[in-house]
Amino acid sequence: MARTQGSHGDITGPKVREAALRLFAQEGFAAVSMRRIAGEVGVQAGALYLYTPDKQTLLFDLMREHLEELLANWSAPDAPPLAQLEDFARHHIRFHLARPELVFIAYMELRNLEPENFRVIERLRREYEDRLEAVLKAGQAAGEFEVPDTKLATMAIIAMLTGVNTWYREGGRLDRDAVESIYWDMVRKAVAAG
Amino acid sequence: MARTQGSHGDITGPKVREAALRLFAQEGFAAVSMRRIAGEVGVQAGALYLYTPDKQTLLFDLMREHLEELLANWSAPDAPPLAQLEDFARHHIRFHLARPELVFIAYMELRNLEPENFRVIERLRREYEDRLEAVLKAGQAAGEFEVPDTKLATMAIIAMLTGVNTWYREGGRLDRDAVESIYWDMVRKAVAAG
DNA sequence: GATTTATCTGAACAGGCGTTCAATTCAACC
DNA sequence: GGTTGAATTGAACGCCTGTTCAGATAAATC
Repeated sequence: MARTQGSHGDITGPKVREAALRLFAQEGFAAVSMRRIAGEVGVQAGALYLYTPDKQTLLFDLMREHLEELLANWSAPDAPPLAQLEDFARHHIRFHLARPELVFIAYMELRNLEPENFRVIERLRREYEDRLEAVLKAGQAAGEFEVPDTKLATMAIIAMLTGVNTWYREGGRLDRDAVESIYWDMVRKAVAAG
Repeated sequence: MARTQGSHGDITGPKVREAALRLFAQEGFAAVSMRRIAGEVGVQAGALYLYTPDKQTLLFDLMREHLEELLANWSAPDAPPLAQLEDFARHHIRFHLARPELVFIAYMELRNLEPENFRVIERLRREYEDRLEAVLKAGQAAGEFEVPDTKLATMAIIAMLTGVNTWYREGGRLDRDAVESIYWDMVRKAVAAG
């Protein structure tokens, strides 16, 4: 037996990516075998290698594309620092709530990246942090924010906002807009003067 | 060959725990084999089973003991809500910075717990969250805090504080006390009225 | 209808996995 | 000095791992 009826590369390709995404997020990169992924897609393990050179690249591509999209999704608008910060906070929450699996993987599977791939991902993440820090620095310079340390505040804000993903569930007590507003309010106050 | 010179159960036991802790934190539970752990300890894989019934229990015990210690380490002092909150924030940062590996494992390896073990850990974590939420509720009732949602604020604060572990490195720009104070300041402002 | 080409199978490779257990060794006790 | 018992080895169990590849199949092209 070989090629079964209705098999198409342009369908199987995305299916491989989606199965890897779901399984890596649920059980972790190291715990998921290529045979499991193949099973989800409906092919034998060997067929996966038509769509990825190896398992590591499957993980790396998911993370790289995720972070590139994150960066493409936000750059500081031409506005006062406070408005820039609000824009950042709301975009961050919205973006992260929309793709919980990718967020989880990009966060949890760093140690399973080979050194070279790790450096690439780290650079992208660092770039995102720098964008927020630039906003905080601008606000500090303008006297609108009062943060003793912009780098530290950057990390604290990102950790707080990303933390939404650990508890938010669709159809829960609060909808996304409400969560967004409440978190923005806490961020605003945390960096406010006084 | 068998028992080598100078072998002692009361030494090997802790060494197994420490090796597992270090390796699980560095490379992840699923990526570390019993043979690797045994190699770090300096015994053969079979000897590990004198100190743990299986690999799963090795992980579970690390997490359970960590969370039990966390709970034992803090209960709300007899003081006004603001002082209670400061006490919480400072204890949380201090406790977490002191054991980064356990924190990392308790956070990252939840999905590698068997269902029954998972429930135990979840319950302990929930208890910790509830203690913070009680403080926020008290402060809200006293009109000292202004939080639109105490559960959400609980999660936001814990995420923010635990986030310290992702970037803090010993001997860096800021010492622990400075970090503690800066984070407490952000927490204080985030829940403040106004 | 024949040929080409993309797609996939199924077996194989060499190695690693968690766990068990009889056999062995060494330290402590009588 | 002989006996006991805890500590450990090393081999074995059955199974799973990522990856490769010759061969088979079905769709697309001519």
